[in-house]
Amino acid sequence: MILEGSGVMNLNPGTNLLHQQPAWTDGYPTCNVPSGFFGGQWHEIHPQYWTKYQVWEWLQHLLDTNQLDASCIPFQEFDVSGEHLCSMSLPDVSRPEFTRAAGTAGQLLYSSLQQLKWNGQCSSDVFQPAHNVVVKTEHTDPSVMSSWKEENYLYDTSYGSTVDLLDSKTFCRAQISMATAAHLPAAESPDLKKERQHPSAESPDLKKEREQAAKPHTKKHNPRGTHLWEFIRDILLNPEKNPGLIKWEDRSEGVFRFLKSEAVAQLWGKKKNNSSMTYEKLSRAMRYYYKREILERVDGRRLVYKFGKNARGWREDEN
DNA sequence: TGCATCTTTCCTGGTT
DNA sequence: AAACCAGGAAAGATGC
Repeated sequence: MILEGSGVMNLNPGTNLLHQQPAWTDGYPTCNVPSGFFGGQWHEIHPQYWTKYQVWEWLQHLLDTNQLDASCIPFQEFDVSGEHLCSMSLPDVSRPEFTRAAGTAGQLLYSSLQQLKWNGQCSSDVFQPAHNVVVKTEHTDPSVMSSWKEENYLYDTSYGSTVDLLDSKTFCRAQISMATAAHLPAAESPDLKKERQHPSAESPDLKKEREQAAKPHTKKHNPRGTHLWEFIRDILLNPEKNPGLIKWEDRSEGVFRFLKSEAVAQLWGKKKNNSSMTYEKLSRAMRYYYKREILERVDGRRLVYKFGKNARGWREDEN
């Protein structure tokens, strides 16, 4: 996420991270616009009067404050003005259409928009995780509650329950879990599907992960949320999120190249709340992935890496 | 509390 | 010379 400060988009040209805007913001030229236009102010305006760009800012804000991957929101579905957005989200009339179009984060977007529409504005911390992380009260047995949380059975307030937005993967899984709870055919993650199809081919790491997952009340060790390689992968999979930072060299082989190495490092540092992150340090962490076969060496090419056999979720046919 | 994991930080030396 | 790469060593942060 290219944001500066708390949930405010970094639109200062001097910072060089957001020179490029998504293709679908073409209607909003980057020159000759009134001062403050790109500053957004979307939260001070009723959604009905948002421009396409302010709609986009709102989406970015939700991604950032809830620490979601951009993959949770199909941005192309939201190349619309605020007026159109509001018409998409009329309660009970267009809600199914809206949540379908909004993908895995549909309920979050819908709830946020409803609140904005009724309040007319929102403070910057509305929908921040702290407001959403609520202990589910139906389960009073701590062990049950623990397993509920660990298995990512998360609930959205708009369903009369609560949302625990741990990270984007969790959130996306929660949508699947909700589908399961509603007796819909649940989507199976590419990882699980692959492992089930080829159990003999699993690596020791994956075997460990599978064994961990099989334990009823244990949680995979993941000290700091999203791993670096997942962060990199998510940037690659969502170029509209971070245009021009990293690009695929060979999509089918998982080869990619850093275009703005320091910018990526700063972004990673921002995610980890570490302002002193540099590409030097980031690349050291990347090199540790060679041993674990999450990345493979690409000899002789600067700033080029390749996903290894233990990296998941980057292949086109996995998504 | 100790251990395991995943970085983060610092470093030296090599390559482009 | 600057940027990048490789990898050792140690420490920090976090979860179990």
